[in-house]
Amino acid sequence: MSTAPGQDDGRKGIERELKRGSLELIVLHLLSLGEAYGYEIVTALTERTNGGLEVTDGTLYPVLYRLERGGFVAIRWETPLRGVPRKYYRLTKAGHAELAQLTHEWNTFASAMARLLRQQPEAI
Amino acid sequence: MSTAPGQDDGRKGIERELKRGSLELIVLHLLSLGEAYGYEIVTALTERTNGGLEVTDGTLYPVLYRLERGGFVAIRWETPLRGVPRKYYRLTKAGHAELAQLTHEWNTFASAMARLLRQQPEAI
DNA sequence: GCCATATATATTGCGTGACAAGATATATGG
DNA sequence: CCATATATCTTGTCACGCAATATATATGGC
Repeated sequence: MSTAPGQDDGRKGIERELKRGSLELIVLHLLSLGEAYGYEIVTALTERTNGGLEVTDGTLYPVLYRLERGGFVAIRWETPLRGVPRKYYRLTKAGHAELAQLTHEWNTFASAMARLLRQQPEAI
Repeated sequence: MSTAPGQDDGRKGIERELKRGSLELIVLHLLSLGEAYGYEIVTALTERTNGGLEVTDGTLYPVLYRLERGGFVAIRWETPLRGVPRKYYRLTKAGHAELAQLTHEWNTFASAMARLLRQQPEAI
């Protein structure tokens, strides 16, 4: 399956590029709010950001895998009586530290951008 | 030559990824403040952002080339009596429009990120 | 005269990551 | 029995930041 097609109005936009580097931060942050499984995160992101930060499953699962390999999240399989098994993710201690670090780097970057974009040409 | 080595403390950081997609916006914005040549932009970025948004020449020149191909900037060669010829860039009308568009997309994205990161786990 | 350094542009090649597309499996409703 | 929703995973493509490298002009020191 593949969710979140976005509006196909032709224009691709730079959203794809802007997300680079920030997706890990986004996922770590969401997990800091509570344990969650992949499919849940995909839908949650679309809902919580009013479509402003959509992610497809084909994007998210590799992110989760990277986080798992990095030791930032721990997993737990849950097989409900009825339904498909779910893989729950939760932050490890290292994950919390990484979240703090990435948050800091994001804030630094966003501030630098804001400061730069604030500069206006002199209006004589 | 290759400028702006950054601090080589080992950590690569996610700065590289965060810059993706925003570099065109940065350059378009700088050019909206006035005509400039490549080398000037490289040094100006380091100074104006206190090293917060450094760019190497190996990164910038391809960006300028893309903007030129897209019709967002127009060029003018200037050969001073003494010194290496400089290639000056200035925004075209399409460039101003693109700048407005990218600025809007950046603000939307940054707002969505800020809104998301503001959410805190319930502190019972 | 010669070499290092600063100024200035340009190009090649590598690595990474977002994402479309496709595969697989379980349950439900028509 | 077939379409749809839920759920996970993998493969291949494309774009882009950047290190490395090349080239050219001027200046200052030895």
